Amino acid sequence: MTTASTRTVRKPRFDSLFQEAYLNLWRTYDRLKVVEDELFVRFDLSAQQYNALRLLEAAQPGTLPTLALGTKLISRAPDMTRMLDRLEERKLVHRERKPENRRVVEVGISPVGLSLLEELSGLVREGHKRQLGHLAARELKQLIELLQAARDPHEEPGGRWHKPPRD
Amino acid sequence: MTTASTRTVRKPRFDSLFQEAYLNLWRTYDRLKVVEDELFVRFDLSAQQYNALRLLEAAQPGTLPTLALGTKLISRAPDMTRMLDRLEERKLVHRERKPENRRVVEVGISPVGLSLLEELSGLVREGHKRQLGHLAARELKQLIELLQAARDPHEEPGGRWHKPPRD
DNA sequence: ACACAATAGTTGTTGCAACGTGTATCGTCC
DNA sequence: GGACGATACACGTTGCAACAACTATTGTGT
Repeated sequence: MTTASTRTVRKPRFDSLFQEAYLNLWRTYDRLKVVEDELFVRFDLSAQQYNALRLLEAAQPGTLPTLALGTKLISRAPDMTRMLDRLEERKLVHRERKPENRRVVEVGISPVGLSLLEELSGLVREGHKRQLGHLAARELKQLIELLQAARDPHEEPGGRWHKPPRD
Repeated sequence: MTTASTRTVRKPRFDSLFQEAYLNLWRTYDRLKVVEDELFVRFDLSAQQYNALRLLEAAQPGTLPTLALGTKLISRAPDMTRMLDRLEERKLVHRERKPENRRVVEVGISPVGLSLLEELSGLVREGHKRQLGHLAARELKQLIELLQAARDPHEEPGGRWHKPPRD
């Protein structure tokens, strides 16, 4: 990540502060993701599938249209259909088309899905603590604030991850 | 990402500050990654392949053993062989085994690879500016500091991404 | 009433990530 | 000198991400 240099420094060198920040973000996410993956692999689940189940849990007893669920996910999911295929195959979610608009597929969490989330609840909480438990509340809030500022120009206005204006 | 709630708030709700921080990290990385991918896709390159080329550029005219290159990468790469296969196929890198130890494969960047990096140089710099150019230097440094603190317990001691002790 | 645009989801396909196992080679110990 | 453990890389395989095109349905405009 550095241009050719005769200096024998062993720490990374960066082209710009912007690049340094982004590579730190990438590296940090990569390191912490490992902790999360270790947990979810035991349940044969990806972090994104877990995310989807949580969103459906929040919507119940209601359901969410496929597209709406997709926009609420933390990370991009260009193939919602297959993702939901796999969750439905395990009976974690149920899907149906309403007669009012047969283009739309409504997705809901199933009792099996709710049970799985119940089982995961404490473990996920512990996992996040293992990831970031060494930081103080003040540092965490600061980090959140800066991450929000960092990505705001890249969020949809009005989107759920868009920072609301401060009065 | 929230437990079942009758409150109709539209913003995400979190189980803990740790979870909130991690999900913000995930979301921010996901949003900024899109900007980077838009650039690299034009050169039929992944961010990780670009990272590898930069590391080899830094090492030249020397080379790096496959394993050493792997440990320097920003994100985990469990199959270095195939990743390097693809780079070698495009003549961006060259590989050789030394007679001293025929287990080890030394990897070096090729003139074609150097040309590609030259071509990408300004574009990558601009890309990072598009990602994070809206933040002030003070905010970027603060973000970097916090990201380092966040991941330090998850880094190898002595590793290149491990924060060196401050005196 | 019909044509066409827009919307929502599905499908075909390719490339690759990732895991686990296998192979070749070197280092150590007896 | 040979057995065995360790190291480095290669390979077989599966699952899935991602892109683009397709299909079905609804909404709009004339």
